[in-house]
Amino acid sequence: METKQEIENKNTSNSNINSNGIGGSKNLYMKVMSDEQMEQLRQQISVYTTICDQLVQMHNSITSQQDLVGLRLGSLYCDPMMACSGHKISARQRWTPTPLQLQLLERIFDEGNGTPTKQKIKDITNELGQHGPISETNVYNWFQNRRARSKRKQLAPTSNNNNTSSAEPEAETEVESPKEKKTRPESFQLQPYDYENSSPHSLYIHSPDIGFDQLMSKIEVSGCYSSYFL
Amino acid sequence: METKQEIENKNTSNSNINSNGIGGSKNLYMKVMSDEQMEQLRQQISVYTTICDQLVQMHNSITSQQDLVGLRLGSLYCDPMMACSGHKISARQRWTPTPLQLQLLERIFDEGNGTPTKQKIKDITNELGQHGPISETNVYNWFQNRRARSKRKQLAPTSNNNNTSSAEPEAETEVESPKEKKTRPESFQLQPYDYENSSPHSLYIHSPDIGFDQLMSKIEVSGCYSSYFL
DNA sequence: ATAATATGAATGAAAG
DNA sequence: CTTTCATTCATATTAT
Repeated sequence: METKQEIENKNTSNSNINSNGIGGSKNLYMKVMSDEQMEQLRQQISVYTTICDQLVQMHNSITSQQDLVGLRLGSLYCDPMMACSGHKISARQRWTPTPLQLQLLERIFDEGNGTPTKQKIKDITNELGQHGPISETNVYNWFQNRRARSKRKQLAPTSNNNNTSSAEPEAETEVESPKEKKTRPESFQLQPYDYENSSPHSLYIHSPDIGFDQLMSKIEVSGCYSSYFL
Repeated sequence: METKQEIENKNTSNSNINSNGIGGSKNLYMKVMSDEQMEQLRQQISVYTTICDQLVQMHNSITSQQDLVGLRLGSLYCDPMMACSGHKISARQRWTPTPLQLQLLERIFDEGNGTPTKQKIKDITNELGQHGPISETNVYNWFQNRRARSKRKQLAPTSNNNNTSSAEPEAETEVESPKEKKTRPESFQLQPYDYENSSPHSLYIHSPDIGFDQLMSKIEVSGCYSSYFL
């Protein structure tokens, strides 16, 4: 809803601007927009191009896989007449271990095997399959998550005090205490990204040449983007 | 939400700026475009806007999947769309390929060159740098992961075991119990690990609805980026 | 309903 | 190259 609205707003204002400029100016090519505005316009076109591209591809993906969607949502039911509110219908259900499976998984986990090898996963999967649907991937993910989350629980007591008095409800997971060697800021390596060099300043439309995420953020920033690249 | 507000403000200010520049006409900006070019630009934006709307609508029809009737390309009647609860958007600390980059990477990967040499990685990095920030390390890691994970998907799907389990999910037939705790959808683990190797043609989004939702939510909440970029 | 939490899954990056 | 870790996302469940 908003999305469309916003785009239309953008479009409208641009149209008005352009019309005004054209109507108000003489016939000679006097200035219509500043270079920055020009560039901005170009960027917006890029944005739209990219969005359209993404949407088209998503649409293709959807239509090509549509027959696979079982869409048996059980308790979830959307009134067809009230399609406005029922925006999100997801066909994907995620695996949930049965209590028995969970019990067994926990037991195996507690046995100390920090490394569930591939073969082990196979066995476990086969074993747990007796109690409900499960796949090796499920088992793999479960152990992976179990390990990771049991480890993070040991980070909770920020103070030297133990967990008994936890008076820090607002503490996010951001507190970066000098842990073991593991947690390092994980610097993402970005390269300068020479924007000027990669996009010819032409008046004509080019295929989108900026990152999608950046484009998305630029929809409303629309012109303030340059700071990102500095 | 205030996202829309911000965007509208943005629009307003842009309009003002432009109007000033044009209306004042004292600012002697030079040249830039002819009226025809201007008009052409405006029309293209219009076209993109329209197409985006239509695609969004198509997507809604398809995913909601309950009413394929109203699918008319000519009628722009989009009002549904999500009021999706805005997720928090935080600065990414690890590289994430833009959809375009992903697409290109997948294509390169499918071309068979299993071992991208150093030079090849350089080239690819350079190429993809046109679409967003990226580094050689990113490319290297991506190929490594892609290779490794595409290899581990050959043994999951048919690991379905006894039928005793497969019959289980249907045991409970959506009884009338809104508050029942027993609710264990259990369901099916449809896609164990198949997402890696999608169809060769739609080498793009593994899970269409997810991609779309992410996109949409980004558009919606994109206003939150502002402070980050400024 | 809405917010908060728990957890299955996806994935970039690093270790082995 | 293979396995593991860490982080993030999406959904399911629970609490307010």
